[in-house]
Amino acid sequence: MMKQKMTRREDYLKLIHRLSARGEVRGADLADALAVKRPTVCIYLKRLVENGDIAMDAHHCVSLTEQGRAVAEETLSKHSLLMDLLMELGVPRETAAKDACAIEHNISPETYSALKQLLSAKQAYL
Amino acid sequence: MMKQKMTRREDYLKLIHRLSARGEVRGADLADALAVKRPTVCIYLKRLVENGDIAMDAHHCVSLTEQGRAVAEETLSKHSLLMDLLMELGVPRETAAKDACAIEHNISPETYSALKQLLSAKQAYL
DNA sequence: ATTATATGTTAGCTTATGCTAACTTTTAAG
DNA sequence: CTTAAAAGTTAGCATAAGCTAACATATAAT
Repeated sequence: MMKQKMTRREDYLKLIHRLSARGEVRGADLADALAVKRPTVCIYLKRLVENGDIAMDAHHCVSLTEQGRAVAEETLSKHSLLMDLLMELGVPRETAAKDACAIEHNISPETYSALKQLLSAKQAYL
Repeated sequence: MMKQKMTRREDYLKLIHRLSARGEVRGADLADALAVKRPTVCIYLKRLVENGDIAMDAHHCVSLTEQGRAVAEETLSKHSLLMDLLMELGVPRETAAKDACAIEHNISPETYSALKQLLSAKQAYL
C-alpha cells in the first residue's frame, strides 16, 4: 500500500490527532488549520482513507486508524523534541515552531535519538 | 523575480558550486549527481538562467552568478554546520549527510545561529 | 572527414498538491 | 416544514518536478 508519495500525510495525521482530543474532526476544521481550501482537503482525505490512515463515519467525522495514530504520534514526538530543543537553545517559540514543522518529516531515527540525548543533557543543567 | 516556487533551487546551486571547483560543469554531470534525467536538468537550468542564478556559455558550461553563488554558499554553510553537529552528536556520516540535505533548506537564521553556538560549545570540550 | 559516442533539447505524458466555480447535501433556524 | 447557512463534493484548471522517446548537436576516434 501507498505506492504514491504523500508529502503532506504527516501534516494531516498530526493535525487530526491534535484536533481529535477536542472533539469531532471535520474537513472544514482541517482546511482552516492547514490553510488550504475545502476541496483540497476533501480529496486528500479520500487518499488517507484508501491508505488506511483514517476512517470517516456517516457524518463525515474523521478518526485515525491504528496505523494513522502511530504515524501521527511519531511525528508529534519529533515535533515536540525539535521545539523543545530549539527553544532550549534560545530560538523564539514562533520560529522554533515553524522550523520544527519543516524539519520533523526529515529526521532519521539516529538523529532523533541523538537530539533527544542532547536535550536531556541540556535540561540536566537546570 | 522568482514568483514561482523552486524547491530544488538550492540543490542545483550547491552542486554547481561544488563541481565548479573541479572544472567545467555540464548538464550531464548535474543529472548524474542529482539522480535525475538530462531533460529534467535541461529544463531546470533554463529556469535558473531566467532567475539570474546561473549563466551558460556557448559550450553549455554552467557558472554561478553573484546571486547564485551567494545562495549556494549560504546553503553550503548550513549543510556543513548540520553535518558537523550531527556527527559531533554521534550520527553516522552517511545518515548525517542525508539528514543535513533534507533539513538545510528549512532552517531560519535564528536556528542557524543557535546551532552554530551549540557546535562551538560542544567542540570546546575537545 | 566520417562515423560513433556523448550531450543537449523538444514534445508529450505523469503525479502531487493546490485553486475556483458550481453543485449537492447536511445542519440549523425560523 | 421550509428556508438559510455550513459542509462536502465534482469538474476543470494550474504549477512544480519528474519521466520516456525521439531528435539535434557537439566531441572524440578511427
